[in-house]
Amino acid sequence: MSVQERKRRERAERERLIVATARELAEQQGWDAVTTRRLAERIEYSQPVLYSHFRGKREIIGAVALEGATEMAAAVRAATAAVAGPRERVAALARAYLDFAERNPAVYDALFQLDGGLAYAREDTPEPLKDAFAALLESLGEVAGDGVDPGLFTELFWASLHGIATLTRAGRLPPEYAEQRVRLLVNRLAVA
Amino acid sequence: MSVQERKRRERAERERLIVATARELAEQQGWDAVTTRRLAERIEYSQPVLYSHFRGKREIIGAVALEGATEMAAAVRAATAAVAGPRERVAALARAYLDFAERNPAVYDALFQLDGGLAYAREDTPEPLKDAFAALLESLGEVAGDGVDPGLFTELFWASLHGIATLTRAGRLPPEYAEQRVRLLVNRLAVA
DNA sequence: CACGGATCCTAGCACCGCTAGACAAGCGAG
DNA sequence: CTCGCTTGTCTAGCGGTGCTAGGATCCGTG
Repeated sequence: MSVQERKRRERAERERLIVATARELAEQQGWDAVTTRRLAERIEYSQPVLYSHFRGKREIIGAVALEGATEMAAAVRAATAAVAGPRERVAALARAYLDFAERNPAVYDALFQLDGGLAYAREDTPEPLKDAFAALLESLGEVAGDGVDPGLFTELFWASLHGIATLTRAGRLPPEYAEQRVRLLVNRLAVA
Repeated sequence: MSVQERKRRERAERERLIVATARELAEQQGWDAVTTRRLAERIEYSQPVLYSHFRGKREIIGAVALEGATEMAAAVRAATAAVAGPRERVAALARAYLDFAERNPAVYDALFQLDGGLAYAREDTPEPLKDAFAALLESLGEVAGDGVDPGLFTELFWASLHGIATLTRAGRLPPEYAEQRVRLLVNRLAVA
């Protein structure tokens, strides 16, 4: 049975290679450049091999998104862990979030902009996505204010961050005042 | 010279037809369904005719976006005109904005999600876009608070609305609590 | 009336996501 | 050891995309 085991391992390894390559290619040249042909060429297999791992391009995007969600959750937790006050934690969270979006635009797109075939805000939402939201909730729930549902507050704060992230990257917002926007957002939305 | 004049008119008319048809098709079946072939068929001309009016699909999207910007500015001004207090005006603005995004998803996408080849937040930004931002600024500037730049505040508020609009429509936010999110946003961000 | 320029269409390019079917390699059974 | 079968991979191709070259046709003008 060790032969089958080895094959299983190799297959899993190749799947990781596909996702990593897709991500890399998207990060380098944008998702438009991630075609099944180019992707297949980069991993040095033919196109149909991709379809033995994923149903289609959507699922590949989805896989990158899940990977990104895990990393984002970690980034947010790392940024907030060492900070003392609740409001300062939220400011750190906001900066970490926007920083992640800026440094990993393709991953961020896979998560929130493109269709990766993932379910959001439901029971059958994949664990990494739930956990990423949970990571936000941990810090944001503390500053929701009296009588305000922490979940609802987190959604709102997150939506604001998302709006800033996407509009900035699309050139709709001048990047110079990023820090001031964050400060204003935290000052107004977060309650002591 | 009247013949040339008539031709010029007919040409302009056909251009409007192209934009209107693209918008209609996008609103009915999504932008993915707006292919140059389908569009050409609907306006009962061949594909190359489209390219005698626009450089490519991008520019058609851009044209729809400009049309949408004008309408959105009007919608926002109409919603805020009859409302008395500054904060109530802002609440009305927020609802009008989100309502516009929900009722015209394809137009909203053309404006802020897709690449229409338009310049934003610059001198050479097309007038309708500047005016749409101005429409937001008119009401939002009043509640920026002391020492806060009205433009910066408007950008932030707008980004929040944009985040809510996109995440809601993409199924990332449950639609039930839309009104509560708006109230919370206005209560916290807008200063009396 | 005949010409010439504007206008439009047919046909085709290179690319896309995706899949059917041929082919080879490697396993277990006799 | 050999045969047959499963499993894995590839070649080739389908229908679609955005876009364009080049020929035909129409129509106002001299």
